[in-house]
Amino acid sequence: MKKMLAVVGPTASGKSDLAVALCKKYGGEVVSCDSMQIYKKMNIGTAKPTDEEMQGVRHHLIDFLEPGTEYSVSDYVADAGKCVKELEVRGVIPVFCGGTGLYIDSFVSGLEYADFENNPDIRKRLEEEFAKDGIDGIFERLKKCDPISAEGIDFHNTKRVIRALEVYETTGVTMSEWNRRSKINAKKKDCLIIGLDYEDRQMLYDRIDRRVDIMLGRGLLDETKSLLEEGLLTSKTASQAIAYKEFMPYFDGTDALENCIEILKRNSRRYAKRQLTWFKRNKDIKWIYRDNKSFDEVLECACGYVDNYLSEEC
RNA sequence: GGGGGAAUUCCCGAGUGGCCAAAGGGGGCAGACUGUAAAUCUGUUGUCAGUGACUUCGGUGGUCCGAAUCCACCUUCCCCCA
Repeated sequence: MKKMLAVVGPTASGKSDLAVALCKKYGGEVVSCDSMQIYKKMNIGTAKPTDEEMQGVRHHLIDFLEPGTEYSVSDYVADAGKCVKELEVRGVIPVFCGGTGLYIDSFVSGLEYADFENNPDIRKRLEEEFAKDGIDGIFERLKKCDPISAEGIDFHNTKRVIRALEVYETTGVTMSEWNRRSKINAKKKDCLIIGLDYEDRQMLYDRIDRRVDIMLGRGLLDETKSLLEEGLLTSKTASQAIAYKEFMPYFDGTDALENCIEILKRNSRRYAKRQLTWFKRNKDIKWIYRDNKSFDEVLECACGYVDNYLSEEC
């Protein structure tokens, strides 16, 4: 199996620059694993790399969907698979880059997503039932038909409780069973994952704060405004992007701009923490703590890992 | 100069004699995660020791078996009159 590289880490840790540099050095192309940069028109707020930042390196799986379009991890695994095949044919090394841990892990671990269609009516019915009667009834039913899932999902985590029951009612097979099967069939891919982080959490948080200010300077408010005017932030996925929803109170006139900016920064920090929690679980990741390192030092460190990895037996 | 009010754990803020290491919120820290994942959810947040002990509620000194809560003085801040 062909080798692949990946650069992961929390938001604002400098993944994009490193991925581009690695592409240039090793003859690679970037395969994004970012659940928001897939969308067109969401540029500044998602920190989508600009032409200049891409430095002529081709980027895949960014900027290819209308913001209203639904997308999910199973779509991603399929798309990334196609993309990697294409690159391998051309002898190009795929360099994954992004902060959506579920996406990259699902692809690399080779999880097989079961081949069934979601039934939106069933989910809708369950959601209505929840809105009307609360979660108790739904949770009780889940306990009866799929005790293993019920055991592992917190009672208050309504989305996941509903999802688990939805899978059972849609397919007649429990979610725990689907998960078991997908694990059995999983074929782990050969990929070196480099993680970027800061030993000093405050340094990361300062970078996040600064980047929000930079986004504002680049016209984040105008971008938000036009997305709102075009009604593009009403869809499920796009509307949850951090960077746009925080300004809705400002445009509604219910909160001051400065407050919205503070909340945006805070939400970005919390997001970064969740990303770190996710990635830290993966013991295969080679971490580079940037702190006071220059970009060249980080790159050198990464190249050390890559050279070592590429020289290993396939 | 006179009158009134306030000072609480990282922040905001409740608590007005024992049930208070102190509600609630924020923030922080840690964690979970298989088709919404930039989502959703959980735990923890004085110190040390695992059913306990110890130090906290601006400061000092009192009252009381017992005080964040009552009294006195001090310090700082806010408001009103001058």
